[in-house]
Amino acid sequence: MHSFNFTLLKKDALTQARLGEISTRRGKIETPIFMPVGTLGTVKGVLPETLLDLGAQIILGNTYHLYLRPGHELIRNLGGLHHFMNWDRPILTDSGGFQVFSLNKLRKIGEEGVHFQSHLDGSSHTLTPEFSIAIQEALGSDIIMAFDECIPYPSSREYVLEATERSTRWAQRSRDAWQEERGAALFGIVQGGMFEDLRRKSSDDLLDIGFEGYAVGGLSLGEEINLMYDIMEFSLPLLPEDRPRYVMGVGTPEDLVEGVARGGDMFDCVMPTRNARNGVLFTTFGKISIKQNRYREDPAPPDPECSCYVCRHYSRAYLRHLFQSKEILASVLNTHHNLHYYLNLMREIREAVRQGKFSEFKANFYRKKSK
RNA sequence: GGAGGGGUUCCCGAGUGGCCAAAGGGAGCAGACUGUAAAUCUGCCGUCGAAGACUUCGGAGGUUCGAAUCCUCCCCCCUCCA
Repeated sequence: MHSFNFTLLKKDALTQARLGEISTRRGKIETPIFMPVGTLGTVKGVLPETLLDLGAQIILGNTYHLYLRPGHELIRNLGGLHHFMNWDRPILTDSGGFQVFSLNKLRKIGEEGVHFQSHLDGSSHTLTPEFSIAIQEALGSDIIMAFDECIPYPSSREYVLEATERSTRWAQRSRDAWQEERGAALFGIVQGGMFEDLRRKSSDDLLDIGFEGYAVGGLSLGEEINLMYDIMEFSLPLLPEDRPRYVMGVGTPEDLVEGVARGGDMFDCVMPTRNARNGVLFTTFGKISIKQNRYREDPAPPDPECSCYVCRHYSRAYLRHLFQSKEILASVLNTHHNLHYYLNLMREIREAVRQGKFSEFKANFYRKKSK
């Protein structure tokens, strides 16, 4: 039962940009795609129905967080994550590998797996590749990520080598634990820090194991932006052309455009949703901080070129007022706009690649930003 | 009329001789945020400025080397009794 498939529809002539389509048991996904992050079984502040309206085709869930609360068994017993949260499109679950990084003070890495102290109540837990896969399968994830370690930056070459090789062993164990017949796809994650040879080694080893798709992990961790672009540029072409390539945790609108130009198909990031809650809106002309005093009496919509619900109905002055007043609707409206911006950006990117005008689109994208 | 309490930097509120341009909170302003420990966090927040200087704690005097802090008078607010 092989319900997962990737079809490469078009390759850009001047860049590495690709147009493709992923088939999953829960429907198709057009690539390049941006996947909103819904860590705890909700994209914060957005109704699933609204996500559909915004054009979201796939969202993320998180193994570590859902395991801790409410528990993967509970979710399985209640019909799986899709039913639980009322989202019937594809869900990709992160394996907990990012929490190895972000909860660095609360965890201990061993060969077997990672020991965590829950950030909720301090209780002890151990995540292994096998357990991470089991949790993701219990959740009913459509795209399961191998359990890895997102390696901090900067790290010594020695440590990156050690961690990358361990992640490769974990990838093999994830592959062994994965039950293909259940219908979910499994992606491997390339590590290797900022070292090209280690990235290459990691890719080669993962290709030997064999996955339905490949991710480039360990990016946007504070490194120079151009270094990140260089690593993407080096790492993405190492991956098979006939499999989706997922750039994990990236990024800003600029990062998405640059990522697509370097061959990325899938992206996810908390930026549009988190920044929305923190008062930052992404627009055609760059980002704006809606809490700034300059918008106090500004009757203009956040982005004059945006057609989203928020921009059609509300002024910057109103959004500033809601934010300053700490109203819940501020988060809702800001998130709505930002997700619209991100998803629309990807829509435009796909259309540009389809028409063979990606470079033109990219130039125009930057021209407007600098206005 | 009598008894008591109090007036502190935008607001609330600590401070009762030097370590005070004055705790803390709020508001305000600015910034950060990239596989979500995040509706979070950081910085600024009397004036000019690099250091430093200058003006502040209801008002006016006074004591003291030194006062938001002690004394005198005045103004205002609150509570209780008549």
